[in-house]
Amino acid sequence: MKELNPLLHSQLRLAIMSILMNVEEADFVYLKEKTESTAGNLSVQIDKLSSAGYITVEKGMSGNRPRTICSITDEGIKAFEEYIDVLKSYLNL
Amino acid sequence: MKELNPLLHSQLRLAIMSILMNVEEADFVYLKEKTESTAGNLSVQIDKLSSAGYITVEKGMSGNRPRTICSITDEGIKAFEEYIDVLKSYLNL
DNA sequence: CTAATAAGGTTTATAATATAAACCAAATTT
DNA sequence: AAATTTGGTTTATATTATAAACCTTATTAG
Repeated sequence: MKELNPLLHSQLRLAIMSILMNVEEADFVYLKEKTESTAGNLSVQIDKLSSAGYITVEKGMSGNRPRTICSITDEGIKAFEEYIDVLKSYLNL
Repeated sequence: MKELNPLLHSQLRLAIMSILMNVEEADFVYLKEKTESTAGNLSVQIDKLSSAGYITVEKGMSGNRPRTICSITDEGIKAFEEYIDVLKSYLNL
């Protein structure tokens, strides 16, 4: 049995990746609403995905308020797809 | 986004359940080999699945050696299938 | 015979993870 | 000008997973 990438095998990180797979880019607030997570948790998990090179994070300003925009990288897409493949072998889908 | 049953969202427990979905029953040694886990880890995770009512565990003797036989319950099957459904919504499969 | 090794586990300790709580700075509202 | 909101980050805590140590009975080797 192949290993399930532990970086993706986490509910919140998987949710983030799932959203970013479908959306080109998403900001912090949007991700927070969609995933119904706390800001702290989201912040931490975004950092981890970013450190792994699975997403890019741009911190800028929208008007006078901070704005954090995330999008998935090619590496992230690849990792996500591999994760799905391994998972399929567990679930026999 | 629905919650992923945390009891199933664990690599080793998922592997155990996946095996038991396909096999009617399996003993400790078989599960250990198939999952390539350590005995301690396997023992703990089997207990958790058993406490949750997802599997039944019969501890008996095979000749003069102990033998632990596991099989999935109806509740376990249901939980596993629900888990898959939720997961599908994450992965859009 | 008895010392060592193996089989089949369980219990306990540790490392990793996820989550929540507390906090911060700037802007807005009262 | 005090209180609240927005958009976060950092730190502390609780949970989880994992590994290491241990136990009991059997078997094998010397």
